[in-house]
Amino acid sequence: MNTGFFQIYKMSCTDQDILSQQFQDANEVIQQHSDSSQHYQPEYNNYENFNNHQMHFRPNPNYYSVPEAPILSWNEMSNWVHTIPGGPVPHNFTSSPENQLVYSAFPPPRSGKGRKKLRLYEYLHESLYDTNMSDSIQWVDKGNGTFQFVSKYKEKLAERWGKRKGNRKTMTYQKMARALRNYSRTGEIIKIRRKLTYQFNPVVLQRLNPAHALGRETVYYQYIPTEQGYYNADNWQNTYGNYTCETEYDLNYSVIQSHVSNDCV
DNA sequence: AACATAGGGAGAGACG
DNA sequence: ACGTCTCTCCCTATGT
Repeated sequence: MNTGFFQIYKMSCTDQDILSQQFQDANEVIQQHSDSSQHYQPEYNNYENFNNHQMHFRPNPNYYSVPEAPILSWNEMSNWVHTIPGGPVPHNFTSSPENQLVYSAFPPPRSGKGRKKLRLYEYLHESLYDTNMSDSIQWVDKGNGTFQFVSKYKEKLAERWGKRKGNRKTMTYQKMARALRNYSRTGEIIKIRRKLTYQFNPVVLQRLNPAHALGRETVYYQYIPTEQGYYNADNWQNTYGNYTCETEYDLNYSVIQSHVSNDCV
């Protein structure tokens, strides 16, 4: 059972000031790396850098080749940072035992008419919140959109996808993975160089995320693992060894995480 | 050997 | 009817 939920953060002015400077520092590092070659410094090579912390910081998505998106400074971003205001609270928010707002995982369903065809990445995102599918697909790091298929039951997920689409033939993981590789070209999902592991584009993730249901508010959240739901980064390392950053996308998260983690946790 | 990954290429089906 | 998009299906090759 993977029954995690999000915890909404409220950040103090001091926190924001600290992060503002760190965000700018991180941005400078990112830009330096973006301008230079594909070779990255060794200190940014450990994927675990951003798996080992509770706080997941969402930087601007601009680095992921979205030219239309403006580059936001932290101060600009901070205008978007709120707890849920005193106004209307979405139906799927409730209070945690600590009297904090938590999100109950499922976004409200879309209305029927004019609904577009279900995309594979939407289905996968949906499955990641479906406790019935947690034996087939799991978050590795919900904060950065990294997820992993479970080797033993990945075919089950593929079959369900095929049935959902109404395919004549049985969908297999191999065929589904082919579709996922096509996403690497369009950018919705990229392949992580780890077994059965992929990562959502942060822009896509933000659109699919429950936080998006709140409109223009950016909500910083923490994944709170329950039962055996969360895939521990230590297990990950033991199973597959050190992960090396392959993309600018990974690099940026590592850089930013290394700047903000100590002060925020 | 088995499994995972990568990608070419043709075609199906939905949609505008 | 046509073009585009998003897979779907099958295939071969390579890596782990």
